[in-house]
Amino acid sequence: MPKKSDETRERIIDAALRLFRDKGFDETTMRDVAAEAGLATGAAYYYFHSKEELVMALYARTSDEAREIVPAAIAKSKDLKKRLRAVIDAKFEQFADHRRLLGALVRIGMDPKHSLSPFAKETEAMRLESIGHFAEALAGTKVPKDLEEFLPGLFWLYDLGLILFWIYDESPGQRKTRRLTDASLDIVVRLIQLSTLPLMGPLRKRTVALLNDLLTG
Amino acid sequence: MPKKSDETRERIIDAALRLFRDKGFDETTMRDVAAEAGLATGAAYYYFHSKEELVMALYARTSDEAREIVPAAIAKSKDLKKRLRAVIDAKFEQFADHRRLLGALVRIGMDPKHSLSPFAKETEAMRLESIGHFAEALAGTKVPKDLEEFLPGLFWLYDLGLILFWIYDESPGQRKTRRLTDASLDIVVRLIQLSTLPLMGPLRKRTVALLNDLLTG
DNA sequence: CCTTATTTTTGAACACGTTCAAAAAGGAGG
DNA sequence: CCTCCTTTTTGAACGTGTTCAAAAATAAGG
Repeated sequence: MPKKSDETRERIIDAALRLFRDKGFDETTMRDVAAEAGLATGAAYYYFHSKEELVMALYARTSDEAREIVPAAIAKSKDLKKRLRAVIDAKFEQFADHRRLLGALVRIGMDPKHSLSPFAKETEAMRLESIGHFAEALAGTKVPKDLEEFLPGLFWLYDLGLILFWIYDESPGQRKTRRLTDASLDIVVRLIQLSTLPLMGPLRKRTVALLNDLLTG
Repeated sequence: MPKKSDETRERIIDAALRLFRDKGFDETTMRDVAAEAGLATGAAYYYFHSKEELVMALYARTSDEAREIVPAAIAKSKDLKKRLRAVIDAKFEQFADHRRLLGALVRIGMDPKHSLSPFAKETEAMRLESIGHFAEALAGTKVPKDLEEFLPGLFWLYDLGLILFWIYDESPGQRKTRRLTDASLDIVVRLIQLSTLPLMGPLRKRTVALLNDLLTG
């Protein structure tokens, strides 16, 4: 029994994403979106509080999709780098059709107070799920105990950085992002391996202390 | 011979910064700014192309100021960490009164195509000057040859990250940012020292290769 | 069915960034 | 002082995100 209102909601999202993709976010007006969905201007605001929230609807959709796709992709390999790569690539592929659109989220996305920020309370569920994917990719890898609890979150942050780079990467086929991902992931994985060496002890301790400090208070 | 129009320009900037500081960026309208400067609404647009450009005017002012302040602050010590800290602290102090205001720049600041982005062609002069300050702080420090040319730019990026954190840091007196700066700078400096070890050779080579790759093509 | 409460839809109105044609002010040359 | 040109100022108008009171559609109870 799909409620009528849910249908309308979906119709608005579809209309919006279609227009955003074809004309761009800034060039699409809320009047356009409502008209495309066969509604009056104000109707869209009954379902979404803002224009950006329509972009967040896309984000939420991909989050649902990821729940199915990502675990399977991770399980294909036992190699850490490949497992992490699977998580990262899944996101890229999901957003591929809407790369530029995400720029609209970036505009507000830095402010943790804003409800649509990736750091906001309101987006915590999606955030934890993404972090969980990285935790799953890391499962079974030998890692210094004290660093262990922070790694999934750090990888999530790292992925966020890659996506940010990607959004503004205008090289053909975004091949710069591909190269950045390849090389940086290699470096990061090596760093983790090196971090077990006694020589790295002090550095690791300081890093862990900093993370603890920032996250607790 | 201060031209009349230059005076008006300054009057508008002063009015804007005063209002931005007292009421906030979003809460201040261009009509407010023009009125405060004793002008009609449209006049401000004769001098500035957008509301954000007024914030950039602040940025430009501090950039001029930094040219005087920073070199002196650096020269006070021969210790790398202290020298870097001087550059970083100078920026924090300069922006102290307008911390929240910079959030307005962040909203557009990620898009390298946008003329007000820290990565844009239009802001290259200011960017190179900031990078130069870090180069000066690094002068005289023993550093792996292949890494040398990239370090100033990397520190500039690192500083940008600290400032981003600071903008949204609502802890009392922004003490979290203080702690992040202390600890992360310590870590970074240690990393640079460690990077000379033979063990770190491969890691360093890969990092340098990545940077070369991204910057050239 | 009719009445009443709830959900959904409407379209006008508002605020604000921005644009622009026209007016005013300023300046240079005579 | 007048003329012509440039710089500056004006304020109305436009577009767009958003709000809101009122209307319409829907649901619930009798």
